[in-house]
Amino acid sequence: MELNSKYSPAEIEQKWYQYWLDNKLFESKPDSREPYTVVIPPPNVTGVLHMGHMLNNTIQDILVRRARMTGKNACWVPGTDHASIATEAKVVGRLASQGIAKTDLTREEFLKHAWEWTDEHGGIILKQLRKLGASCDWSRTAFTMDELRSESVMKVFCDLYNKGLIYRGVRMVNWDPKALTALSDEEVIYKEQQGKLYYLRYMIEGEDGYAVVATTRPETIMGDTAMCINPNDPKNTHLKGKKVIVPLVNRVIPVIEDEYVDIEFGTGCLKVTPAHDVNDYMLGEKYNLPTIDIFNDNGTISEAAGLYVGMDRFDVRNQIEKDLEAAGLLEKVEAYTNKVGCSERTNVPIEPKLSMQWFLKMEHLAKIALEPVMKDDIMFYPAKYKNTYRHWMENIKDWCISRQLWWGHRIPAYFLPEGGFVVAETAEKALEEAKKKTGNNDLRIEDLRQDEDCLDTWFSSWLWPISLFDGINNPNNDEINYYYPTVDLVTGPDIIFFWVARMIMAGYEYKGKMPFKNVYFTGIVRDKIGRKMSKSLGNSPDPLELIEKFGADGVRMGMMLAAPAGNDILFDEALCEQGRNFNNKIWNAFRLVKGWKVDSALEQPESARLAVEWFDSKLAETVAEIDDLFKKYRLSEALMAVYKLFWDEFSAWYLEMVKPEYMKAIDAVTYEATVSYFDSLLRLLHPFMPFITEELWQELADRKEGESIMVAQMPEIKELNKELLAQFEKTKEVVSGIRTIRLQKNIPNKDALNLQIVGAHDNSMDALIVKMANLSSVENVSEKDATAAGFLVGAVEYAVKMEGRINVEEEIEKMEKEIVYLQGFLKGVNAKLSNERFVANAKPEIVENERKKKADAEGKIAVLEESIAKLRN
RNA sequence: GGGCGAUUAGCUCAGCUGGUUCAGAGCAUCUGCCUUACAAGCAGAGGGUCGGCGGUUCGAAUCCGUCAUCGCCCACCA
Repeated sequence: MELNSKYSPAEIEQKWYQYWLDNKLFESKPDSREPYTVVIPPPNVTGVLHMGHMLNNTIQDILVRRARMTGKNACWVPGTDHASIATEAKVVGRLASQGIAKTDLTREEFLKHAWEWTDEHGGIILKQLRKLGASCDWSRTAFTMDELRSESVMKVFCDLYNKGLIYRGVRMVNWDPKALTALSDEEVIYKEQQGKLYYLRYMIEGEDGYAVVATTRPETIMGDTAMCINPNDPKNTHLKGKKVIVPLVNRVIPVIEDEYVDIEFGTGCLKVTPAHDVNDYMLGEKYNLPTIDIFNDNGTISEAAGLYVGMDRFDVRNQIEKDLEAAGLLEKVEAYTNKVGCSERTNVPIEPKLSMQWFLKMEHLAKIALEPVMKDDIMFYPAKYKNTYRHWMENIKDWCISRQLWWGHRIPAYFLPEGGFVVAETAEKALEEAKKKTGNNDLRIEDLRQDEDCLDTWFSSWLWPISLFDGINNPNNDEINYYYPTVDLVTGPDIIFFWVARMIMAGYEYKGKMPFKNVYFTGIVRDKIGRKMSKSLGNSPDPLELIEKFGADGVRMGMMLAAPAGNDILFDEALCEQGRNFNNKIWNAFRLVKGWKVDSALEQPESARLAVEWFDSKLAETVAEIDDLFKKYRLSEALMAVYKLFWDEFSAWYLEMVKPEYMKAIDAVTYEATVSYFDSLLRLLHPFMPFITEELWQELADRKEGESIMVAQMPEIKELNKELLAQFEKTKEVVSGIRTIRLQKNIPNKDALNLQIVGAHDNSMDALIVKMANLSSVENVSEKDATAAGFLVGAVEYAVKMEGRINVEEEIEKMEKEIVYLQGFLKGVNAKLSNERFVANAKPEIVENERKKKADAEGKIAVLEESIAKLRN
């Protein structure tokens, strides 16, 4: 093994990842152990690794690796999502760059291109995850559009249809005029937009007057089929029962009355365009108004509008403003900020549009999925997302599951030549159904026309925890029975409705059980000044470059240091640097230990014996602490606990205490203990930093081929000596006190000092003080030397003989300062104790404690005063 | 417009059911050190009216009210 003082991760990471693969250490099969299953949130098949993935997958890997080391049969299943709309958009874009329009292609031709693209770029992201150290069972890699998953989707669709939960109908949906597809409500994000509020004049039929309507969308007037006022609006009583004329269009429409209209807004007159606004649609239904669909699917004006045919909706808005102005029908225009719903994917404003779509009824599903979360059968970390979840579940609307796209699972509905349709998993089965339904046995597959639409991507991902183990097609197979329910789900709160909630629904509907026991919501990765990472800002580091620069372990640690559950993480490269430094620390500690010569003839020194005894308890204490933190999913705190254990306790204290003098050998007992501690520390660290820990663990002892820290067991929780730990903390304070004096008095570390101890001091750890503070002697005295430099630990005074180096005045000043502080402290304590109500009401132990503090402080002051008096002599 | 959450050291955050784990951690800063594992290091030090104001209490970072600022989610005000 190389003994460079710097740790270089590159080859090491490569080597061990291959070793883990070669030895099939990531792979899982059902056995008698308790299963621990995690399914990856499938990234888009053509996606590229970004910082969000890094965080999310680091967390999953930590959980999985720890589970593997605590006796569980850990199975982390990877895979990718076909991401219907996003991938289709990419393919369309690529074709466009080659001068091919989607409309030039048949469905089959287009899909061929899409598959080519998928095969080319698909799974790159999974390869990238290997660089991070992800311990996924790659033999199980799945894809939402592979055969098994597709069959599952078909089966579920048919089942829900047969249960009457899926229906087809004309509804107002969110239409994306760029992607040319309907979207679910969840795919629409509302954005504030600077716009204008136009006040339009609608002439009253048969009169000279006019009514004014305020609208943000003047281009929709061609679709107006009524004007609506509030019956209780005194301003507009003169409009009751009248008819008005739509500007420019010159169509006569009735004035209707409904309390829906807000009297305060604008003039209290509302134009009603049932085809292009959800509320207007509702009014249209109520009052039986005609609908005029003035838009084509791509957002241009349709023939039905009569005017501006073929123009884009936003161009029309500008044009119509001018035309209205010219016609004297534009009263005024105000600046106005409103919320505009935009497509999450294409970012263009969506158009509410009436169209024939497939829907899934949600009432039943929401009902079965709400309670388990509210009752904590499924735990959310952090719990605050329970509220969000409940609110959504209680206000849920039917899910529009059809998309006018080609890349995805095609809806298994088949239309019959004579009208109507059948739903079946395959065309063959559909034919059977069709024959049954029509009684026509001459029907052929070619006579059936399959629905052109495909399903929302989430209609396949919601089955993920089940379909990965083929639990839909084979509901009782060994795998699903063993691995389901999964244990932890790690994902972002942004997809709580898209994915988490729907998986819970599917889990209960299809397995009668929760899909996972815990959901760990990560935050959003932001840059260090809190901005979202984005390509346009250029503030998103390339994860692979980071790994190259700091090592995978360093980056993993950098991510985790900043990532409490649910909080956004402000990512700073400096954190990876800290991670890298820690790697180096571990590396060098290892160099030290492995560099020791062991002499079994040597007797164990007292200081080493004490150090070993102490660290035994210290380690036990931290093991318990880490265990507790993992139970609470406080991973960054768990990491910090190991970090401090290794750096502060093990390296700065333990190793220094057992370290033999230069060029001297170490005794075998201490050496064995140290190696064993190192081993424990590596195991504790392994889930966080898999590579360096494997490298050192392999070097620490003779390992057989195939052995790995990955499958070693975590140190177990055991008894510890609390008294010893407390006593050692005092010892540290004494050592630290002596070091401070050295620094203040400029005494070189090489000069051995004499320590005097005044008062009741337990001498059992003196050997450690001698070693760590470089003392020549320790003496218990009843009175310290007048010229010694003192300090207090508890009520015990310690003093370092100065041999003439002391400055009496400085020393007195220091002690006087201390007295002033103590007196202030005492004042507070006395105030409490002389307060009768405090003494009467506070718990007895609290009062007792105050008395003790008082006695302590008084004792200290007495000691200091005495010392000052002596110095003055 | 409704709901949720936050505000503690320069930065990122811990502080459970009010009182020695109560003002903490890591990083950063400052001061010494190239001490024979590590300068990507060692030793030491400084740093906070716990967002503001009220209240409850013998006692509040912690409980209640209110205001302010920030964030997130939901919502059909054209």
